[in-house]
Amino acid sequence: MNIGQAAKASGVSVKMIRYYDEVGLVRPSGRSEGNYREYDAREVNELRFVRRARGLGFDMAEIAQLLSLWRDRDRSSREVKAIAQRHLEDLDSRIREMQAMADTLRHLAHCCAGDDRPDCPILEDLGGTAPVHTTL
Amino acid sequence: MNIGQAAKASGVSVKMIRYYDEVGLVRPSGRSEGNYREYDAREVNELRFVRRARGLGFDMAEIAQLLSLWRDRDRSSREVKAIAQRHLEDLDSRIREMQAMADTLRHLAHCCAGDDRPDCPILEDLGGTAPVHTTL
DNA sequence: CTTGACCCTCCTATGATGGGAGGGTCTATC
DNA sequence: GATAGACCCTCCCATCATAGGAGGGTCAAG
Repeated sequence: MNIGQAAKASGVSVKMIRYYDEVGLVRPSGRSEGNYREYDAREVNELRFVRRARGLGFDMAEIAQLLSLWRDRDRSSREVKAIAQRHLEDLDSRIREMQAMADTLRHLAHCCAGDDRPDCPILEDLGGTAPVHTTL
Repeated sequence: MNIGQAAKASGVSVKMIRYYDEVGLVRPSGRSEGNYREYDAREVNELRFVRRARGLGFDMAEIAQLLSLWRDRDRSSREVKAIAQRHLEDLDSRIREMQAMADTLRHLAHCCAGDDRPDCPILEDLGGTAPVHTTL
């Protein structure tokens, strides 16, 4: 199986497959005579694994850990769960941050008339205690 | 006011102030004889504006628009509100995406015993229909 | 034996930020 | 005036995951 077929089978782009090879995340089992990367079913599964893990927001370092646990049939689920929970906390905290932003913005937008007049609570908030009108 | 003082007064790092100058977001009013950037109160306010807008998750392009509206005392609040609402939708959709990830992950982690045994719903999910045990 | 689809490597860019090297400027103190 | 130390300058590099392209080699079907 060459890289294009592996891409179709795994749902990972050719570009990214080369990148995963380069950084050592998923290496092809070998090279053809013409120097083409060769992937077998195991590696295609790993690529699919990586794609799904990316879809859950894991970064490359976390995926490298998960992959190595996946490859190790003697792993403990404890380790996997620990990684997942750390990532989950990270996700939750980023969600909270973004929600704080969204809430603030929603409030400001709600207070803004959104008409032809220049008065705008949004800009006033961003401008802080010294809006341009009073400052200049 | 040189760059270090502007940084303290605005809460923006020296590095970022130079960057904003380079990309034309906030330019110093002039240069000293020794080629030092010179900032006045107006520009320090603009830097503070940028910092706050970044804190609400606006990207540079959006901030450039907001800044130009801020500078224009004849703007309509309609335009500002439109930018804010577009950004808000973007924020909300990213929040929903991350929440979907978090929910999936929470469910998987909940189902995972997290003990010494290798059985792990998290890895099984990532591995898809063909977990490593049955594939190899 | 050519054509077109595919593959290779190497370089570039993204967006916002930080780090550092190598060198010039300013200010206070001696 | 000289010197030290704090500050500033520009230019380069790195991040993270991803994509685009140039220039050139390989392969299979006609």
